[in-house]
Amino acid sequence: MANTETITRFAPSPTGHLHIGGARTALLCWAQAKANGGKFLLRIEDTDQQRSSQASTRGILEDLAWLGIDWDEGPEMEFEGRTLGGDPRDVGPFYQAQRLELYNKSIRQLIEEGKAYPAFEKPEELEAKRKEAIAAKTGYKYDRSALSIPLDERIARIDAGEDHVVRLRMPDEPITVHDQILGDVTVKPEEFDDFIIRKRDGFPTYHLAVTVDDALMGVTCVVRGQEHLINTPRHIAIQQALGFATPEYAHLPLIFNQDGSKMSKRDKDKTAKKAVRDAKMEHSPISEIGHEDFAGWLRDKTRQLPADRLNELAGVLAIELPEIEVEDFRSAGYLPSALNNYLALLGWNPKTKNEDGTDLEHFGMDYLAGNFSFRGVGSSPSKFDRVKLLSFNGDTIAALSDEAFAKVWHDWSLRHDHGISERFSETDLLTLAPAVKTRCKTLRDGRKVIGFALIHDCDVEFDGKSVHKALIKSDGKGLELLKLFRDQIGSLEDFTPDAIEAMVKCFAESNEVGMGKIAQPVRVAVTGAAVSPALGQTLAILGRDSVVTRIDRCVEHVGAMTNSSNEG
RNA sequence: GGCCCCAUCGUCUAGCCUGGUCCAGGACACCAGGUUUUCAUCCUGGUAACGCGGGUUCAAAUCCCGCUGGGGUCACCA
Repeated sequence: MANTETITRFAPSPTGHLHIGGARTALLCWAQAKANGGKFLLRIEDTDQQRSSQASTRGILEDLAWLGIDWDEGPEMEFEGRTLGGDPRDVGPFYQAQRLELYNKSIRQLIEEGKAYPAFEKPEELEAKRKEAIAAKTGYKYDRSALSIPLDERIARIDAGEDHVVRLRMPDEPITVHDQILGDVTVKPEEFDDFIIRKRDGFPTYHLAVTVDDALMGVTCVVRGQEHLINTPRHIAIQQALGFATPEYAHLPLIFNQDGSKMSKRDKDKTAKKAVRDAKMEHSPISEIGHEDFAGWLRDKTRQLPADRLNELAGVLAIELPEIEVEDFRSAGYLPSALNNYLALLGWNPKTKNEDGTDLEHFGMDYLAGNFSFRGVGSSPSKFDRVKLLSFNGDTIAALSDEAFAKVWHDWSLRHDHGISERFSETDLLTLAPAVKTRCKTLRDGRKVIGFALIHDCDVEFDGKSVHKALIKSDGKGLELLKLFRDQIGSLEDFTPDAIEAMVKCFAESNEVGMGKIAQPVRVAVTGAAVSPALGQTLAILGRDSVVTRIDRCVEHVGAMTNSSNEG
């Protein structure tokens, strides 16, 4: 049977949110399947009973769905009208904890054929030997002592209920991994040891489960991070022992922080700790964290605060924590398309030119799905460059139509910034769209651009320098113009950006001054500062009443200022 | 420490397989100009790299060896 359909899989373990590195692996896995007209399968590796949780499974599925990395087979889920997953080939279930029988069947077969054997050492014994090996500066290898226990004794001890693990007997031949990215990698038999395939608790280890599942689920191509390269000979050994075919392998280079350290959740904790120290904050600013806990956390490098506490703390300190997980990027206001584009490019190069001769860098999921191949994947590790990602995100936002931008911004604020969703309707955001699109790199940045509109008219604080430059300098010419302008704007019928803009132009001409001479005083009067979006949009979003109120307040403010300085 | 992987501008990379077209191209960042009512956008230009040392060759970023450096891994985690 020449069934050559490509099946790739992504197999996260549900022990937290989806890490950005995992997202990249999933994306390229997906791309490899799509580019070959195949299927992308999702499997949940929950054999670690201690650390796995339902909640993080849901979180990971949602992270993938949000990114648009849709899985053809796997756990079923509805997301924004799409149905993901399913089991058309009947290869499920897709949760490893539900597949124990399958693993046990394979393990039994291996034992019966003498390719695996039980071992009775206690974890502590092995740990001691391991420490010795490290002290002696050599690699640790299991000494195979359980292999010499006679068959009848083994059976007797198992029957007596003695705790044991099962180890695979590794072959004496070298094993070569034919990697699609790195080429052939051969590991000599001296490097192997008889690793554990079933734990004391009866659950298979990762190595056995992953190998059996990939074979039974018909996976033809395994795409994963390079940290697994050393594991691959073990998996090949299991395949050979069980008579399974070896799939294609592709090990992706790893992603690091700018400083070369591993990107990890702990980075967020580190950042918060440093900020607290820098601020010389000694008492917890959050009621949920007691003083004892706070002090302990601050003292102990290894102690971490839970994610939501960290976020609160970041809010109090007015700092931004580094984004590490997909959810972090989502809440920071990154767009899936920009994130996918950047992630794909981090390690993969389409090797295609644009019409103007520059390299193709901006592309969508369709392009990836149509053109991905391992040929363009580099073999060296890369550093995650948030600045470039930010640039991609900004470009993506700027390229959105006003309507599309208003919609994503509104949807985002419903989830992440209620201050905006409560103050502005989607229609308001549409008015703001042209002003905000080119001024923010993330949706979260949008708030900074329209901050002036989020405060009450009476809370506008006037920046001294700006007031001086725009209103007081040149014998108060700015102030005079502002007063004149106030009377005319108050009677403007159509309070839209275009109409306001036209009116300002007209006003400048009839008073024989440049645009800046009137725009800046008005801008300072309504926003308190010299910087804001185009005047039409700035005034339109505030509304006529607000504009008039703010101008009056400003005139009063300047009046008080000049009086007091005259007297003083 | 053993084993494995990797090595081009600050960062991501093209070029390397099939040596010459490369005094090394693009992107982000940075710097300088320009457009603009402010800011942003946008436009133009600029700075900036083949880790080191040996070979092979008429010729090496490209092939070979060594060194150095970075990373991974050495769990009853995945």
